[in-house]
Amino acid sequence: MVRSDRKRAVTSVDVAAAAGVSQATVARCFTTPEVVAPDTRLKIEAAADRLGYVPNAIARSLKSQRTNIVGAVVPAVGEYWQNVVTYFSRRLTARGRQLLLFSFLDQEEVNETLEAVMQYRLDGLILASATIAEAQLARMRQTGLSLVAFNHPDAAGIVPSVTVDNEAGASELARHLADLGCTRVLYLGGVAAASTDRARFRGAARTLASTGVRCNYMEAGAFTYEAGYRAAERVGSLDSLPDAIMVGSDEVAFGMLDGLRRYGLTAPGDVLVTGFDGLPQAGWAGYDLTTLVQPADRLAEHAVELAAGDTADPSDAQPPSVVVAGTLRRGLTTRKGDTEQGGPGSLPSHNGSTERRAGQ
Amino acid sequence: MVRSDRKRAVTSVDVAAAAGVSQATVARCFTTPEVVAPDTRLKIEAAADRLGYVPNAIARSLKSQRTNIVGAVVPAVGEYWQNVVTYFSRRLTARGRQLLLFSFLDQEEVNETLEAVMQYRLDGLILASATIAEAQLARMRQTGLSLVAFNHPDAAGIVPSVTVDNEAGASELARHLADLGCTRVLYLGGVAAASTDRARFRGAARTLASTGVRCNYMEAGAFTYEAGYRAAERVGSLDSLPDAIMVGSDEVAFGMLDGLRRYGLTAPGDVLVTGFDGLPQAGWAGYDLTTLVQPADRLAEHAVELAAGDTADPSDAQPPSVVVAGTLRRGLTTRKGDTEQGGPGSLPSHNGSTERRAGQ
DNA sequence: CGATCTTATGTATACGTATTCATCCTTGCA
DNA sequence: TGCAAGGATGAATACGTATACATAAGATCG
Repeated sequence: MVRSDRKRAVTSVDVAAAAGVSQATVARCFTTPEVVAPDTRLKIEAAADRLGYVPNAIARSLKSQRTNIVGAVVPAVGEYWQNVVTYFSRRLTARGRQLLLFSFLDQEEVNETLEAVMQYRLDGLILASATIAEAQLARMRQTGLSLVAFNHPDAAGIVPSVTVDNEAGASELARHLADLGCTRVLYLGGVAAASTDRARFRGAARTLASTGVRCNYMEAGAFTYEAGYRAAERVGSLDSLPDAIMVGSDEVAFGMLDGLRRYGLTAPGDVLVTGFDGLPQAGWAGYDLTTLVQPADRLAEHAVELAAGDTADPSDAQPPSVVVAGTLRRGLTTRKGDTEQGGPGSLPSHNGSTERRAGQ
Repeated sequence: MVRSDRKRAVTSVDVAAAAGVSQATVARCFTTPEVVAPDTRLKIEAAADRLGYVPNAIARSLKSQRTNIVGAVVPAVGEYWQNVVTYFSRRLTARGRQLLLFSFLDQEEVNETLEAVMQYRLDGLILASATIAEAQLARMRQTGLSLVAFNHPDAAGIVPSVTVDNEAGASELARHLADLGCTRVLYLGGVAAASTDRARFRGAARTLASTGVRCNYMEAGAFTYEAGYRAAERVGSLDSLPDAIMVGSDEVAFGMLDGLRRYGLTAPGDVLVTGFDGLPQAGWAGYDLTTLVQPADRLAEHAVELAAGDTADPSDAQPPSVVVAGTLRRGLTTRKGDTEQGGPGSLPSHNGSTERRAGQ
């Protein structure tokens, strides 16, 4: 048997030969079809089809200096980020772009990874919640790729940035609690060093202070369920329970709710609880959490626009900084009057929005 | 001011000139450093550093015919898939590969997307739960990229495949229920047309039948929380409640648990409930679901190995088909003896495994 | 000490496409 | 009829790198 295994790939030259035209015309036929004569186009398309020709995006990118690929550097864990990645992917696909994804566990991985990323000459790069050395940032901008900081308020001013209005969102939650008559509020942050965490606490403390309410800060140690669950122990052993616990993220809030139950404490009966992010699970009847919903799709759209938009002008003096407002979701966990969760007949959720979802 | 904005990118030729060597030696210095003399290497590295040289992976790929990029086509929604994507990313990064991600909502998008994907000459492609036309599959294999079907048992035999042992897993869950004395079991599938769904039901029904237990099938309509929540209505309006409900996926099971609560029904008091997948949330105290844990990291590792492994031999007569066994997680939802969920002092979870998690 | 082998480097080319420039043909208009 | 303008196509080149081949200089060995 002849070893014809390694059949050379079909190129535009082959198609040109088969169609009786030049390679240049074949190339035009796939990039700017309007400049090639209709009958010629048909001939070429027929030949391409017959030979099974697939344009080579690598070669195209090399020549045109555009890869049509946008990268995203995203934390490897956390429900919130998994959500956001999905939106990135969808938005980019809608624009005919591809998504190169990097998950990182530790910040140190980021810098290594970035070295590898830079070799791919991406059109844009979305940095989600990652701390990059400023020197490296500068180096990256020089290469002409458009950087976007996602959910990393600190980066605004240095790099184009997209983020939800953390401070205003926390403020809105705080006002909601104040309206319900809370006078002693505990803020449970994830990681105090995170800029989002600080912004949220700032918004909460400011608004509460303006109504004469004191707001203490406690750190969970991570933005995870487990951290919230463990933090509940510390809350449970406090001398006196606060009226409300504002938690810095939904996932931590879930852990807090479950953790509190170990001590026989439930929301909203014994203490009010709020979250932040607006994860899909916040709408699940099991939690039905009051939270600030981040418009994840809109945030992703903005990030993609900045990273892959055709208005690429990296020489902008003022890096555009997009801040989008979130919306308050009033759930069971701050509903005064109810005492016990999940009683028979208590109709939760029905959050109205009809979400399309695909099969597994 | 001089418009020196568009500074040409620095190439290996520039580095060669600066270091006083040929371009070929610079290239060798970055691909096979061991063949270049130590002092020469130092000169080159110094020059590259000084000029800020970054190798161009696009050009490299064009010449070497390897992109070092592996693609993954994954459903856009579902907690399970978001999890799996994270593992793909991590495993690939560990191997020095990049991940090109495609999320799809509808199966139709897949075929369009695939056209675009094929242009990028990926080294491998992981098809997660997507139904591809066989003709297209064949065309894709011809191009020399290694395809892997992930969690799509039907594809085994046609394409290298990686999947959890759905049938054995469901069987194990069924035996667990039988051991607890269940005699009337309802199986709530997601989408009856899905091959995973059928395999799981088959495993459950077979094992239950062998112990003389009848197992009815009900379809939720989607692998989503909402579908499970709505299915609970149908369960609640049954003439008589089954002893146990085997749900085809954790996410659907969460919806079922929350939905049942509307009717004052809880697990394990009124009915036992099991899931499938082993999502992180199954371990959360709020649900503490009995389920079959898919070894997602191991599955991802196998998929990556097949898609990006250096043992690329696409001419294999027998496409390797990896089936990995899951492990049973016994949660509160099948714990006989307990009547009410979340009572004070009931210590849930403690699932032992110490998971590392990063900050937000 | 010359012949052979090894090692390090330079030369030249190819990867597959986009694009500039030139060329040819068609058409419109005076 | 002649000439300019426009439209379609071909020829040639460049994108930045990897690699086969050739070559020069040491190293090894009889």
